[in-house]
Amino acid sequence: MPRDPWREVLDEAESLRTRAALSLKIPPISVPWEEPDESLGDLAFGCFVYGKRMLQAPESIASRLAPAFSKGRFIAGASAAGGYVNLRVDATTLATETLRAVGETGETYGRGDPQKERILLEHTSVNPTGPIHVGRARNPIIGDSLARILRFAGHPVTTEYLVNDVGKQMVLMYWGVTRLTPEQVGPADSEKEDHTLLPYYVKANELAEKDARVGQEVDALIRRFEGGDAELTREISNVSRRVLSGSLQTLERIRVGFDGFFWESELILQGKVPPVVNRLANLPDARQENGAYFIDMAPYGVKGRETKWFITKSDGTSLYPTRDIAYHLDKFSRCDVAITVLGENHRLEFEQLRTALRLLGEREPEAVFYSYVVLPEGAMSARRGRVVTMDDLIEEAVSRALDEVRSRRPELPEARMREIAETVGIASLRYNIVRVQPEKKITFRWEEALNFEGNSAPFLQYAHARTCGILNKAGGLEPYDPARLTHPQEARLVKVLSKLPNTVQRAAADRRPHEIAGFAYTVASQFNLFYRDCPVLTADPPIRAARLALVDATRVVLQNALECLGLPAPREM
RNA sequence: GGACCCGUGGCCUAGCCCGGAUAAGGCACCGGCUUUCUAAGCCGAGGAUCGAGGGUUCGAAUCCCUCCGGGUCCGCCA
Repeated sequence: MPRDPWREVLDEAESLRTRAALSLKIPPISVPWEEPDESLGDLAFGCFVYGKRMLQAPESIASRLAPAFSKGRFIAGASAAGGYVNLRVDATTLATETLRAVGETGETYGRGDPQKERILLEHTSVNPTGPIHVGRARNPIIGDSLARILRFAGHPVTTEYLVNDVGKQMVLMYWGVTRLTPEQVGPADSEKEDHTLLPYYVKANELAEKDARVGQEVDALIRRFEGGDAELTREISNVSRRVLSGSLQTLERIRVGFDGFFWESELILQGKVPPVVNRLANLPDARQENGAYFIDMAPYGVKGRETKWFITKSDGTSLYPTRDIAYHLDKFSRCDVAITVLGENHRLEFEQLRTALRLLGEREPEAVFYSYVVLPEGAMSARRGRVVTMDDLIEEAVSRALDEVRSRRPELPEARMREIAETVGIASLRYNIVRVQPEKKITFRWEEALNFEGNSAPFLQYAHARTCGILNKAGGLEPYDPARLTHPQEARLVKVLSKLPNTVQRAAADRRPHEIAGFAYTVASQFNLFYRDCPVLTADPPIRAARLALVDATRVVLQNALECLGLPAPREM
C-alpha cells in the first residue's frame, strides 16, 4: 500500500482552506500553495486574488481567513501575515506518518501505484560507427534516469535503442571493414570493437572522397543495398552489431541498459516500409515532384526555407523520416505512450514526424530534448580529432576517484578501494549530467565533471554511507515514539523525507529527471545538518530509538532517489 | 529570410510551465570547526541592476512585445 505523506498534508490543507473560505462566504478560488520561510510556517498562500475578486485588502482577508481555519490531523494552526495565510504542520504527526509509511512500505517507499499506461522509451540510438563521445553522453544518462523514474512512479516501461544499421554511412563502414587491412587504417586506442572498427570508417570516408575507384565501389554497394539486397543488408547489419557491442559495454559500465533493440534493417527486410509509403503518398496533402512524393508542411506550422517533407526519393526508395514513421507505428502497437530522448538538432524533424502521424490519424510521440555537451573550444568533432569519448571520461573519473579514496581511506584493502572508486566515479559522471535541465547546454570541463565536493554525486553517496554507518553501529532498529523527535532539524529532515513520493510523481509526469537530482541533494543536505545537530548513538535510549528510525528512513529515501538516478548507493566510502 | 532553444554573483546551476513576502545552492577565494555516529562534512565573510528596453499587474527572474548575445535547425542524408 503506497503512501504519500506530503500529498496527505496538501490534501488536508486544501480541504481546510475550502471550509474556511466557505464559512466566511469567500468564493473558492484555486490559489497555488507555496512554502514560505520556515519562520512563517510550512505552507502558505497569498490572498491577493481573493482581495481583487472581493475588492478588499488582502491583509484583511488573510486576517479573517486564518482564524477560520480549523485544526486538522496535520495542520496545527494558521496565522496571517502581510496578506498571506501561513499554515503550520504538526511535526509529530508528520514524523509519525512519514516514518510509518517508510516502515510499512520498507525499501519501496516512494514507489507509485501500478499504472496501466505502458511507456516505450527510446533513448541513446547513436549511429553505430564508432565509440560514443561525451557530446552525446546526455542521451543515455537522461534516458536511463527517466526510465528508472517512470518505473518507480509505477509505469510499465520498456526502453529501446533504435539501431541505425542502414544507409550510406553504414555502407561506407561496411566497405572499410571488409576491404581495408589493419595496416591501412592504423591502430585503434582500445580493444573494444567500437574503437577498433572506427578507423575503418574514418579511412573509408577519406578514400571515398579522394579515390574515384573507391567512390564507384561504394556507389555500387549503395545501389545493391537500396535495390533490396537482403544478403548485403544482413552483412552490413552485422558490422553495426559489432560496433554496438562495444558501445553497450561502455553503457553497461555506467549502469545503462536496454530492454530491447530495434533494427532499422529488420523494418526494411520485413517489408514494413512500403505500406507506410503508400499511406503517406495517398494522403490528400501528398504531392509529387520528379517522381518523389512529398507533403508541404507549411500549412501545419512548419516554417523556413524549405517546408517540403519528402516521403520518397524519385527512384521510389524510402527516406529516413518515412522509416521513422513505420518505426513509430510499430512502437504504438506495443505501448500507450512513446517517448524519445533526442538531441536538440532533431527538433524540426520531430515536429515533422508528429505532423505526418497526425495526418495519418495516428497517435503522436513525446520527446525530451537535450543540448549537446560541448568542449570549451567548441563542439566535439570526430573528424577534427576533437573528441572525449565516454570511455575516456569513465577511465578518468574512476582513476581520480581512486586517488581520493586512497588519501581518505588508506586503511581499506586495495580491492575495496577500487570498488568504491568505481562507484563514486561512475556516479559523479552521471550526476553531473542529470542534475542539469536537459535543454541547457553544458560545456565539458574535467574539473567540473569530476568534482567530488559540494553539489556532486559523492555528496549524496556520502550522506547515504553515513546513514549506513550509524545503523551498522547501532546494531538494529528498536520500537520508538515519534513524539521524541522534537529538534527543529529533525522536523526539517522529516518534512523532506515526506516529499519523496510526491516528487517522484511530479518528476515522472513532467519527464524531468533533474527534479529528482535536486531533491536528493536537499535530502543529503538536510541529513548532514541533522548529523551535526543530533547525535544518534549516544542519545538517551528513547531519543536514540526515534532517531535511528529517522536515519533508517533517510537511508531508504536516499537509496531510492539515487536508484532513480542510476547512482549506486554505497554502504561505506 | 524564417523557426526553435539558452542568457540568473568571477564560474556553474535551481527557481520560470502554475507571477507574490529579504532571488536559493554549489565551485572558486578568505576566515573558522575533528579526544563525540566517516571532515567527500559543517559554520562564517564578501560577491546579483535575474542579457537590455518597453508592456500587463496591487506585485514580474517568472507572462507579452522588441532588441542584443550564444546555440540549433530549414537535404530526393540519416
